[in-house]
Amino acid sequence: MVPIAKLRLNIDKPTSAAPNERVKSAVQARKAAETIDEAWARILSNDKLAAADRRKLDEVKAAMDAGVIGRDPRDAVTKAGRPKAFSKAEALRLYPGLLEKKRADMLAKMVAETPDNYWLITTKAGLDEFLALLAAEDEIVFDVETTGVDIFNDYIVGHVISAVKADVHAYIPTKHVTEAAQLDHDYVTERLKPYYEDGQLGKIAHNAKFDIHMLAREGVTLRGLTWDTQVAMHVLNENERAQGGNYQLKSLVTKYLKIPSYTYGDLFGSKGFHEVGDLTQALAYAAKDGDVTLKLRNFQKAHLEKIDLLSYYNEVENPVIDVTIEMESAGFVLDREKAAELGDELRQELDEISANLTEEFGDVNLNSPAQLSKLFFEELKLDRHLPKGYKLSTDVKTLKLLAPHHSGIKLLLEYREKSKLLGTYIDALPSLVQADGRVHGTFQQDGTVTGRYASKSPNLQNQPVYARKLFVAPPGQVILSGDFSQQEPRFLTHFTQEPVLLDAYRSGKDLYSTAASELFKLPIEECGDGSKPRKMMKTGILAVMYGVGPKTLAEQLDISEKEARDFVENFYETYPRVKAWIDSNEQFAKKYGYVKMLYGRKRRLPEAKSRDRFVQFRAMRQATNAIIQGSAAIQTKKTMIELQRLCRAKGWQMAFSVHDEIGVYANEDLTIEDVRDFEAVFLNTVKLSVPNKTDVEVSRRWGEGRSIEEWFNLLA
DNA sequence: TGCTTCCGCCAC
DNA sequence: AAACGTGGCGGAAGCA
Repeated sequence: MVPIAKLRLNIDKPTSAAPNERVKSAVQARKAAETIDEAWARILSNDKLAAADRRKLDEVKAAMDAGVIGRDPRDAVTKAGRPKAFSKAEALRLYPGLLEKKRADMLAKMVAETPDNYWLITTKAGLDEFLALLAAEDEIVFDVETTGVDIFNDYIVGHVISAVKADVHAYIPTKHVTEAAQLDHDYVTERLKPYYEDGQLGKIAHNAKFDIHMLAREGVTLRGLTWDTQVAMHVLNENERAQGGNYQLKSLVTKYLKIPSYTYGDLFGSKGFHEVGDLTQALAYAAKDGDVTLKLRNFQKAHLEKIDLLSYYNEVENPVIDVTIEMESAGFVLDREKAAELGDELRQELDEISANLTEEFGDVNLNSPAQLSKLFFEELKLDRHLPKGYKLSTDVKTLKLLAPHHSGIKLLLEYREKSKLLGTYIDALPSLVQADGRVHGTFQQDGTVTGRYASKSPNLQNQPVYARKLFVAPPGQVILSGDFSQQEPRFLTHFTQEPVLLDAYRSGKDLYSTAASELFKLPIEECGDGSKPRKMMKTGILAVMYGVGPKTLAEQLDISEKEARDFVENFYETYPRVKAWIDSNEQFAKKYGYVKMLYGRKRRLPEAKSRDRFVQFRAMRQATNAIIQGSAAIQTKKTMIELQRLCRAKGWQMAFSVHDEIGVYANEDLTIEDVRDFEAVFLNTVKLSVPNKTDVEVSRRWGEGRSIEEWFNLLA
């Protein structure tokens, strides 16, 4: 074959009339006279090409060079029949076809190379034969294939099951759109159900939470989960995302097992899996998931054992998966009437405020920091009221400084507060209500680098009290919640073994008052609730845990920077073990590149070894904070696991967790003894060198919690 | 139109 | 030069 690039495409010369036309035609003529190589050089030399286009163009060129694709003959000549230049647009038009061809090639290769131990099951006899294998198994891998990732609206279209010892990976399609034979959906569910529900048969999955939710919708209660490769990977490397990766099975398998793996999109584009009509393709793709999940599990188990974290995984992360699922299923009843009511109220107030603000500031978008910044600092020159060098921001901190100098600022702050409440919470929540009338946020036990939970859709961990009032317990139930009192300072005390702090907690004294009295050498009476020394101590201890600098501390306490420095110095002199502990954390992080928290869980901080002082300094702050925050998160997780047991015994349900707070739905006729049992779990599950303390509340509406005394008095 | 990034702000 | 840790989310603005 003659390489296309070597062909001279055109020798024709244009003969146009008008001068402009002549110039244009001359350019076209020059282009049309190019070889393909020259055309490519011209197209790719454009330095304004978007990165995405460049990537596509590179792929198209490579395929063209290899003779895999070529120009569409219809594109190669003009209407007049003259040869036409090869353009960027034409090259990009070739891309979808190339992608399709690549997909077809990849799929064909995958199908051709399907291992013998991948079984496509489409008959009852086939299913019998496969299920017979399971009699000898202690563990299986499972993975449901679905139409999408929405646990409320998508549905199962097939099951992947791997028999571990037999090393057989089966795909059982049930709802593919195909002419090919497949087993009846409900029949398959019924046949698999006993295995899914057998707690003695171990289960392995990647992101099991999703599959378990999907199975639950079909009336199947999964039991015996022994391994989740997504959760385990987060214990092995909590920095995957920060390092540009993700926790998808394919990515992990490619990265850690070096098994090349196409992503779903690579192979099937945006097609739902049920639309894959060729079941041999479905088998090759789906059964491989079971296969590689098992391989990844074996890899992870060995590594976790090596770094002594296998028991942490088994005792904390794995059992808490079930709690996560229970909380997500529970959800909250959302009071939509109240949401509408509050929303209207806020909207009305905001209308009024913005009308007044228009008088103050003229026509400016109040939601635009850029426009406000221009107005305040360029037109009104309000920056003259700020300290020199102050960052010209329009955030609350800055606006408060400007408030005395412009009558509109105070109102703007009010606008900010109310529009945040309306936009992020009150208006947003009703749209998240599912068919059952509840909002079901997702909780991710592996959503943060420290091991805390993350939550989204909605984020149940950042609801202001104002919005919490919209969240109601299901009928017949109440929200029973416990809040670890000073959870993180207690961990600070536990780790530092600082005598004064230990003593304060052990004797039940108020930590901040006691410490303030000691540090400032003041009588305890002057350090009571609401006193300035107590407030300083509280902020100061928090500052120590978060690693804040003197500048920020000075701002927070409204003192000079020197006073802030003196405070910190005094703090460290009075509590030398705190200082020593922080130093040792930093030394450890610098030496090993990670720190250890409760149960040996690691926070890897490779940047602790950085030569960039700023980067390293940040890692130093993270080191101490991660130990405290992460250990507290483990205490919360362990407590959740125990609370779930209590819930099962009492017929209650796990509902939510907000870092140091855990809530359950209890029957509304709960007794004071029930509450004591509940509290005891918080106090006794993870014991420290100091006693735990918990504030327990009961309510029908979140955010309207009452103390136990109040609650039972009300009833009496 | 959909995407990404930035700013700002809610929670613990 | 940078100095508060962990998150999620909404609106504006820039870009393809």
